[in-house]
Amino acid sequence: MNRVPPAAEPVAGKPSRREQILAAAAELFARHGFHGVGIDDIGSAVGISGPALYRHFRSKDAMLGEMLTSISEVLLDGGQARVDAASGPEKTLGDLVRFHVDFALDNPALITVQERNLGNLTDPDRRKVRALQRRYVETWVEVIRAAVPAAGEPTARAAAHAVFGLINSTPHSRHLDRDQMADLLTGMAMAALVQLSDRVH
Amino acid sequence: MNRVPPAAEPVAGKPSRREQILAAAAELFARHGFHGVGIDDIGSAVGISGPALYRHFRSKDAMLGEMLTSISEVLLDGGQARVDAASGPEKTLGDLVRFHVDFALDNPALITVQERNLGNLTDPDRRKVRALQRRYVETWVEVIRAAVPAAGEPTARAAAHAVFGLINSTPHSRHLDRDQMADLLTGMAMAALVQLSDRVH
DNA sequence: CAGGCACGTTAGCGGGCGCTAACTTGCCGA
DNA sequence: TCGGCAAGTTAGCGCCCGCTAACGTGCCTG
Repeated sequence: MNRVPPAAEPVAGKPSRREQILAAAAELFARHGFHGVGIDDIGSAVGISGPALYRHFRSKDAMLGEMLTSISEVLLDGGQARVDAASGPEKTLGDLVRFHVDFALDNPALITVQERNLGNLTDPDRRKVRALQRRYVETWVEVIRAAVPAAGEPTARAAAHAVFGLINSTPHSRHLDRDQMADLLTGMAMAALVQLSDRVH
Repeated sequence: MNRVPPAAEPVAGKPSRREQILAAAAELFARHGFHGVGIDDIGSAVGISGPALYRHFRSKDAMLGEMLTSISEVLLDGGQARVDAASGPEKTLGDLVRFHVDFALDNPALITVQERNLGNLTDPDRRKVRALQRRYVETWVEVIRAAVPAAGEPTARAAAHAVFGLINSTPHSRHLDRDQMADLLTGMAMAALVQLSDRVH
């Protein structure tokens, strides 16, 4: 008795068909856009063909939904964890930046999909993802305002989005190796943020 | 004699059906993605219906092609103009940043389409657009290296892409008014760039 | 060892989409 | 005045795509 749950994640680290499919789909969605990828494309990317995917997902929309929801959760949880391990305003901001940089560098396809394909979600999925994203942004806004007290809230919010754009640009340029890229992006992001204190408002 | 050319731009400032269509299509492509927008959607956005568009464009692909080519040309020409009016390395970099910021703030839909839909171009169109983009990036790389001699070429290239990401994030956040946003983005971009001199390599 | 279930296959449906065809209308210049 | 052309209409073709149906197969368990 007590078998492994049929539709949940496996007990150990095995990639599990579902995750394998999601990874392949993410790559394809990132390259061609949601509507530019067919069911058969995703299937053959994991060695099975078309309709077999429906043994694992209810619909193509559900794949995108699960993909974006899980990204948003990972980001929010990781961000919260950095804040909870607080060690001083500026240090916390640095941790947050570094966390996002690492995630973007290690998951370029997911980052790209999240940036480009939010509009292709079903309404309920989009609501859920947007709620998670808003909480993540909120975390950033608070940390920025703690580290740069001169910044007003709208400024902090706009700055957070700008920094996301800076960091998330990484899938489009691969001229440095991973660690150099991480240092470069972190440095640029931090410089862009700390100078906020020099500006009026 | 000497009538206005039938398929070229009009003599004076009139928006000309073609440009009107391109603007509407850009908005739709930005919101739903190229494949998420139908011919009929574009048509009804300008008050005509579906197939009438083929009086103005050879195909849906041609609309996207013309859209992206013209953006790339505007950016390249504008960038070159700033460099030609050179007034010292750091000042030139500032002009370039400001130029791109202004363009992004005034054409959010175009920026979004260029970022997301390069992969939906036909092969010849994509080649042309990529060539133009590469020359634009090249302009940035040279200006960055002139203003920040410590930066190596791969670093300058990666930094240019990162700054594009930062500036192009503007369609996703509208919490400040236009001019405040322009100042914020310019300040963040410049701070991110000048600190390159602090890093080894 | 028999039954069930997870997982895969191929065939085919229904609908949407890009594009063409055929036709209409109003303006403009000789 | 009237022919021609730019610019729009509707009808419809052909294709592709998401998804379902019906069926096969091997493993795991009671």
